[in-house]
Amino acid sequence: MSKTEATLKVIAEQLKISITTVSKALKGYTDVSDKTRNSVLELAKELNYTPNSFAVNLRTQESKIIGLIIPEIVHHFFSNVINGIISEAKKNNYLVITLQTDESLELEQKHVELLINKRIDGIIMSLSNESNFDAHLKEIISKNIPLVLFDKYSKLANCSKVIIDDQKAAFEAVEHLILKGCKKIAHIRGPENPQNAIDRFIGYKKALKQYNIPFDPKLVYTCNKVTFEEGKGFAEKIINEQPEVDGIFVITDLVAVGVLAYFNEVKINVPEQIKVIGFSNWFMSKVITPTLSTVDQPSYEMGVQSFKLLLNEILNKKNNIASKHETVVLETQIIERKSTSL
Amino acid sequence: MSKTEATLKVIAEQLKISITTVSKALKGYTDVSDKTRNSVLELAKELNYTPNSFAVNLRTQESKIIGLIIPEIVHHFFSNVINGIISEAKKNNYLVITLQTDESLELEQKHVELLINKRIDGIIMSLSNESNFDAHLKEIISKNIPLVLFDKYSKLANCSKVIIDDQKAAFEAVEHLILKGCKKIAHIRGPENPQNAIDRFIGYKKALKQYNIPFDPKLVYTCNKVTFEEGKGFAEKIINEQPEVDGIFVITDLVAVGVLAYFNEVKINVPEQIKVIGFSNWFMSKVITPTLSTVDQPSYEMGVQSFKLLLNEILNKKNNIASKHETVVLETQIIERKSTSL
DNA sequence: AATCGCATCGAAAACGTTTTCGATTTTACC
DNA sequence: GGTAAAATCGAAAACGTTTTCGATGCGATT
Repeated sequence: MSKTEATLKVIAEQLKISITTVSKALKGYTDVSDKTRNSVLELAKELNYTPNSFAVNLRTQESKIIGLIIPEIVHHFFSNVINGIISEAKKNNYLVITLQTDESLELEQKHVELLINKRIDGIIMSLSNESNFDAHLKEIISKNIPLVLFDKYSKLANCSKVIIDDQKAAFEAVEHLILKGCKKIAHIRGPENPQNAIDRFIGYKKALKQYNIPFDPKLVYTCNKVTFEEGKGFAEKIINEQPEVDGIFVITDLVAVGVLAYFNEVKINVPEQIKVIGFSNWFMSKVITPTLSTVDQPSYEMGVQSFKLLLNEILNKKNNIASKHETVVLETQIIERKSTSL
Repeated sequence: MSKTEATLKVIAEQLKISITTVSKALKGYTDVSDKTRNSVLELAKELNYTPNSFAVNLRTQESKIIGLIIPEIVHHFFSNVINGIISEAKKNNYLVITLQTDESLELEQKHVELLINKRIDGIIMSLSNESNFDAHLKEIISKNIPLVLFDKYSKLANCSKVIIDDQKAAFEAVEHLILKGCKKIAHIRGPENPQNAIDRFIGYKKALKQYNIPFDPKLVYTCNKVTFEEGKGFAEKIINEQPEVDGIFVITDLVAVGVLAYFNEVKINVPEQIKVIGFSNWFMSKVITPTLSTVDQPSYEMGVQSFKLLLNEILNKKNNIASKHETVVLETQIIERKSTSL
C-alpha cells in the first residue's frame, strides 16, 4: 500500500522526460518519437499505470457515469430495463448509478439534485406516479443535461423518450378478449397520473367502441398501489358487483396474478367462466396456473434504446450540437396463454 | 448554459476576498469572522453554489461511490439486496454503481478492474458460480480496498462477509420435510462451486443422518444453470427414476417453482403425493399454486448489513486503522405453505 | 514602549491530468 | 554549409477544491 502510485509524474521522472511527453505517448499523439513512446508504454505497463480518473474527470469535465432513477428496483420490468441500460452503457464505457424513488416525487427531486451535483453525464428516468413535468425536470433541461425518459414519461417534457404505444397495445389486448368471445369486459386500471395508465384506459375504450360494446364506467376499477393484494381485492369486488363480467383487462401482470389468485381461491374457472389478460409479460405470468395471457413489453430493449438515445445527446452536447430529441416507440405483442384460451 | 458556473473563485472575486476564506466559510472553519461568513453563505445561496465534486474527489482522493458486483440483476433475491445496499448507502451519502457478471468469472474480473480504476471507495460483491478466491479478489485485498462479500462468498477470502448459515437453514428445511412425514427425500442442489450450494448439501445430509435416514447419492440432482426449466426437467427425472420419492428439497425457489409446474402438468398432487420445499422466499412462492414452502432469507437486510460493514472498513482505512474483518450471520426462517402441508 | 495573544485572512502547494503553444533539435535539400 | 521544413520535446496553464502555514492587525498586558 505504501508503494507510490504510478502516475505520469513517476513515469516521467524515471525516464527523465517531461510529464507532457509521457501523457502524449500514452494518448497516441504523433509528436512523440517511436523510441520514447515505446519506453513509456513499457514502463507504464511495468508499473501497472492507470490514469487517475479523478484528475481526468476534473480536466475533461465529464464523469463517464450516468444516473438512473426509477420508481422501484424490485420489479421484474424495471430490473430488466436496468439490465439493458447497464449492459449497453458498459459497451460504451459508461457506468450507471441507480436510485429509486418509491413512487415519491419528493425523493425523485432529491435524487435529481444529488446526481446533478455529482456531475453525472446524463440521466435516464422513469417518473414516479406522483410526478409530472415538475421543477426538477425543468432544471435538468434548463441546465442542458442530457435526459431520456422511458416508460412513465411526461408529455410536456421536451426531451428524448423511449416508450411503447400504450393505446395500441391496450386496444389489442381488449380486442383479444373480444375475439375470444367476451361480451362484458372490466378494466383494472393504473393510478390517475401516469401517462401509460391513461393511455391504456383510452385503448380499452377505443376497442370497446370499435366493436360496438357500450362503455360502462362502473366496469373500471382504479389501482392505487398497483399490488398483488389489490388484484385480489378488485377480483372479489368485480365478482360481487358485476357477476356477468366475462373478461378483465388488467393494467399489469402483478395485479393480474392477484386476480387469478383470488379466482383460484374461490374456484372460479379461468378462462371458462372469465378471461383475464395482463400487461408486461413478466416472468411469473408463464409459471402461474393458469398461465397468464399478456402484452409483451420489450423491457431489456427499452433499456438499451434509452441508453443509446442518451449517449447520442451526450455526444451532441460535447460537440456543441443542439440535440433534436427523439421518441422511440417499441413494438408490443400479445402473448396468448391459458387465461384467455382453452 | 453560458452563465459562468458558481465556483469558489467567482464568489471570492465578487466579495473581493480570497478563495481560501470562501472555502473556509463554507466548511465551517473558525478562523473566519461572522460577517464574512454570512456574506459568503448568502452569495453562495444566491448563486446556487455546489462544490464541484470532480475537484473534491481529486483533492480528497475519495469518490463517495461504491461498486456492487452481482451475478444477476433480474433476480428477486439480488434486486432486494441491491435495494438494501442503495438505501443504506444513500443514508450515508454514498452512491452505488451496479455491475452484473452473468455468472462469468472473466466478466467479474473485468468489472473489478474497472471499478478500481474508477477509484470507487469500496466494493460489495456476490461471487459468480465460477469464482473462488481468484486473482481479482487478491488484488482488491492487496490494494487495501474495502471489500464485503455477501451470499456467495469464498471461505478463503480474508474480508468481511454477510451470510446466512446455509447448513443450518438447509438442515431445518429437510427436517421440516421429515417432520411432515417424508421418508425418501431428494435434493436438487446448486452447482458444484458456490459455497452456499455446498453448505446446503451438507445441511441436507446432516438432517438425514440425525433422523436415521440413509443418504443415497442417487437422490441428489445437480443444477447447472439454476433455472425454472431445470426444475421441470429434474422433477420429471425424479418421478421416472425414483418414483417412491415423497419429498424434495430444492436449492432455490425458482427451480422449485419449475418442479411444481411439472407436477401440475402431469397431475401429481402436491403435497399429498410429494412435498416440496424451496429456498429464498421470493415473491412468487406465495402466489404460485400450490403456494411454496421455503426458507426465508432476509435479502434486503443483507444489503443493509453489507453496506454497514463496508462503511466501517472505509472509515477505518481513512483513519489508518487496520480493519478486523467481521462476518455477520443473518437469521433464516422456515415458511410453511401448502406445498408441505394439507 | 515592547510584548504577547488572539482574531482574521490569504498565498501557495497539492491532487493528476490534458492541451496549447512555443522552443529546440534533427533531417532534407540546394 | 546554410536554410527551410519537419520532427520532437517541455513549460505552463487550467480544471476547482482543500489545507497548511505564515502574515497582518489590534487590543491587552507588562
